[in-house]
Amino acid sequence: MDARLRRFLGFRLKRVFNLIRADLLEQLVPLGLHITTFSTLVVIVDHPGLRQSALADTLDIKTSNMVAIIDDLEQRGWITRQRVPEDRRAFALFVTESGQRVCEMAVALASEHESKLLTCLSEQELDSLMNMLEKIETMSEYNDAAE
Amino acid sequence: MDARLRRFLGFRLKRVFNLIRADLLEQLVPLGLHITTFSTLVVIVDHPGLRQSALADTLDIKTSNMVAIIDDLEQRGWITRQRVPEDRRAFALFVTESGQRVCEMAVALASEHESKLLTCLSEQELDSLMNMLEKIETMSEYNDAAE
DNA sequence: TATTGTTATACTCTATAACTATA
DNA sequence: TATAGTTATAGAGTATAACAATA
Repeated sequence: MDARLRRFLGFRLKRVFNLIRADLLEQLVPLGLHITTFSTLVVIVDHPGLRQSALADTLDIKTSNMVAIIDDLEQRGWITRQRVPEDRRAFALFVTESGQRVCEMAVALASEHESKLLTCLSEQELDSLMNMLEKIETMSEYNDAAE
Repeated sequence: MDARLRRFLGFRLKRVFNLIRADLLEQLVPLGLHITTFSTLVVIVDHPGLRQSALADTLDIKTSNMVAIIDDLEQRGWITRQRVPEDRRAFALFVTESGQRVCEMAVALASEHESKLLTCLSEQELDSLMNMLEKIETMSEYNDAAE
């Protein structure tokens, strides 16, 4: 990469993200998942009963874009939408048995795949990398809220 | 974000990358640039005479997708395509005076913008972050080549 | 035969506005 | 009037296949 461009964190992130994304997709597509459906499925498994709007917030995806992702997972029989009695506008989301199975398989594949990509970093370095990224994200959210 | 998803580097990268991308775009669009045209312009400024194929390699963009980006920059009068005498299939790319000016403005804006986002990290932490990302990228390239 | 640039095309992800049904 | 979900749509970015001109 160009020396000047390389000084921008954004461009390094982009390249590493694209690497990880392409590799991850190779693992997920045979299971019938994409990046968005995978991450959505994981969150539903970990938070049964979550509503679409809360899910969209968690994943930083617009609710309008969430619909097709939920549709996809529902049509594959991996999750169900259930009307919330106290608020009939909302849907609560639940994973099915097969959805649970696919999710665990996908998580295992994704973990394995990421580990391989990250063997060049020590446990400590990886921790530090994760923490720095979280710091940036948190600070940015704080700044956005202050605007 | 979900606790389990948060353990994946890919998803943290995605979120931070999206943050940086959205902020950077805000700076670039008023200048008539996007992420791809910006990075392309910087590389052409830093490597005058570079050919499209080499540029695509440098930026990790397919040559087929490179065409529209080059077209855009050329139509705005910021770069020129010049046939290479020794290989009449190829185009060498050069920046114009106005292209140079826009580039420097954009780089200044982008640097300033990234610095603001990264005030939460020390100089040393940022170095370490950059190095780790480069490590991952380099190792992955090595692995790809070995396949 | 292989490579450079090009066209055409398709799919993922993201973003916005307007709608419906409920609250 | 506000909110949850939806539809429609548009624009970036990425990916592959096929082609013309040139090597």
